[in-house]
Amino acid sequence: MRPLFHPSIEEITVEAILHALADPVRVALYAEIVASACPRSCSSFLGISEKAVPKSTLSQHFKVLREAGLIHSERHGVEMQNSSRCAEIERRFHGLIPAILAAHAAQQKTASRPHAGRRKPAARST
Amino acid sequence: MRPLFHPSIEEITVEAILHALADPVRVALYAEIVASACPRSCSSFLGISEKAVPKSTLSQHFKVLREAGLIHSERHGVEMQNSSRCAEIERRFHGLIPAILAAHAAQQKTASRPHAGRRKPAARST
DNA sequence: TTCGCTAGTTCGGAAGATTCGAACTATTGG
DNA sequence: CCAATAGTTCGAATCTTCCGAACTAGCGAA
Repeated sequence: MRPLFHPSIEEITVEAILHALADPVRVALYAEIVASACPRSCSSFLGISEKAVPKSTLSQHFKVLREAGLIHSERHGVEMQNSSRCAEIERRFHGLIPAILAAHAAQQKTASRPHAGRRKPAARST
Repeated sequence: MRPLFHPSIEEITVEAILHALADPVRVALYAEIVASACPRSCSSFLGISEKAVPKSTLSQHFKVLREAGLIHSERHGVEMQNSSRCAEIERRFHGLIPAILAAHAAQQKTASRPHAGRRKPAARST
């Protein structure tokens, strides 16, 4: 088990942030962590998606969020405490995270209406 | 040559937008298009990056931007006119695009300083 | 200490996405 | 019709992502 890598604030790139949050499971994870007052363990998210996310996949998702600089993870005993680094990011990329989370929340609202609803960007190839 | 697909405004997802803009070449393309008053052809971007982007790759990048709903492309004679759809997106995802472009611009500034500068998210694995 | 349990990580292969040169299509001018 | 220009599509090499299986680490009980 390698030690956890956290990029310093200057190493964080917009590119990595967007990549990390361009995945439906990861935004959901991140939105939950940001919304939580206290740190959250990984396993508390096993049922985050409609279709259960396997824990190896969840572990990879956390790694992506961590290495993008979005979250801070710390081992506490047997479990992990994940907290958001959004205050730091806010200082460097003002307004980025709130805008993404707001857009995501707005989309969730429309997607839950029965007539609308689209998850995947596109799949036309005929 | 298939007809160009453009998602309707309701079909546009945050996920697809973030994925599209999570690539350094594509944000650069998009930032230029947004900044331009008039539509831009694809070939005007052949030298957008430090290392010249081949036109087949450029074509794919434009396809990604188009299918994410970020740009509108129209054939005019032999060339393509690409314009941004940011007014539409602004209506649906208020503040998202400006925040991303601002963050990107802020990063470009720090990256051009000689001592700082980081392109890739990470490559540690030892 | 050793066993068992819980929480996460790593490995490895299958499936999917990206890149880019070569070959193609479409439009225009001579 | 021919050549030139602007983009697209194909296909193969390469990189990523997903997830089951095997692993490691911490902790409490016997």
